[in-house]
Amino acid sequence: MPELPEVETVKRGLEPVLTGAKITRVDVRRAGLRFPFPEGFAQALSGARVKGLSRRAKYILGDLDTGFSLIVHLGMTGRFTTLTPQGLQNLGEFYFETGSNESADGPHDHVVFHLEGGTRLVYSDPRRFGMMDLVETARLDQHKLLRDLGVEPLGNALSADYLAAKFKGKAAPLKASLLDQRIIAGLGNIYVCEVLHRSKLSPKRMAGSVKTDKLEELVRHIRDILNEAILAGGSTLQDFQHTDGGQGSYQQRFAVYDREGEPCTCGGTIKRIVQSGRSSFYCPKCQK
DNA sequence: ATCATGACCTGTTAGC
DNA sequence: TGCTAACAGGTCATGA
Repeated sequence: MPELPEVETVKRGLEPVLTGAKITRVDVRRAGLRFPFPEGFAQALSGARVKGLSRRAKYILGDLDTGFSLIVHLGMTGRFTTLTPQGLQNLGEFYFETGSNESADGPHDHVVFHLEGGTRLVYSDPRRFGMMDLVETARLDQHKLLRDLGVEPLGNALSADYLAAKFKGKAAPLKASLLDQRIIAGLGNIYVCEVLHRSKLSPKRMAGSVKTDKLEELVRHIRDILNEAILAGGSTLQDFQHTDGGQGSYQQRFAVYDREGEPCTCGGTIKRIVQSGRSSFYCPKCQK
């Protein structure tokens, strides 16, 4: 699920549960996810209090009162569920059927955070592409996973001039360049497709060939689409049962993503191509 | 250096 | 209905 809007939604859902909360114990059900958990991971978290949460790109960061920070990436299928003593609670975008998963011992429930007061926070991740690590907060910026990240797409550092400098002389297609986390950190496959469509730019277009005034437009659409998606609670591409309330709904507004063969608003037909191993959806008629 | 591809895993879906 | 192949929001390590 998780591109920037989905990660932001999850972070916002976690905030009321975790801010100020004390972690009493952490159960780790396997050696790691994408990478092994660091040495002493569970012990280092036990007894820590969460001072606050933040997001960098698609990473959720937990600032702990021990001087360490928890880094979490949801990969493709990572999810958090809270189990309160009163029952299940939704976390922003994700809703779960009450009664399912209450034991937190499903085959994909890999990490359980026990909080003071009895609430449990369960991390599940079928594909295990997610990541968790602990790092001294003072050295957070130098962490391997974070140090090479580019600008936040919703921050002030993203501008047409910034992109012009990064794209100068670049032969790689726009699609791949916008997915490059070293340039802009947080965009993923869906939102890049959507942004390119609204900008009327072909995903195949060489990044270096886009003029600055067009880059202005591109930047505006990046911000607009991400903000719209965050407002919608992200996009939910799988059918969760019992969606009683607001699960992510931005998928209903996709102009091109996963719409191969359907008509574009311009009258053209949406096409799917593969670029760097991933699907690009676009309209050859209006995206040049 | 830049760029594209395969690898990592499991689950769901389309097609025969 | 059942099997198989293709595909999926992620990033990283590789080899050209």
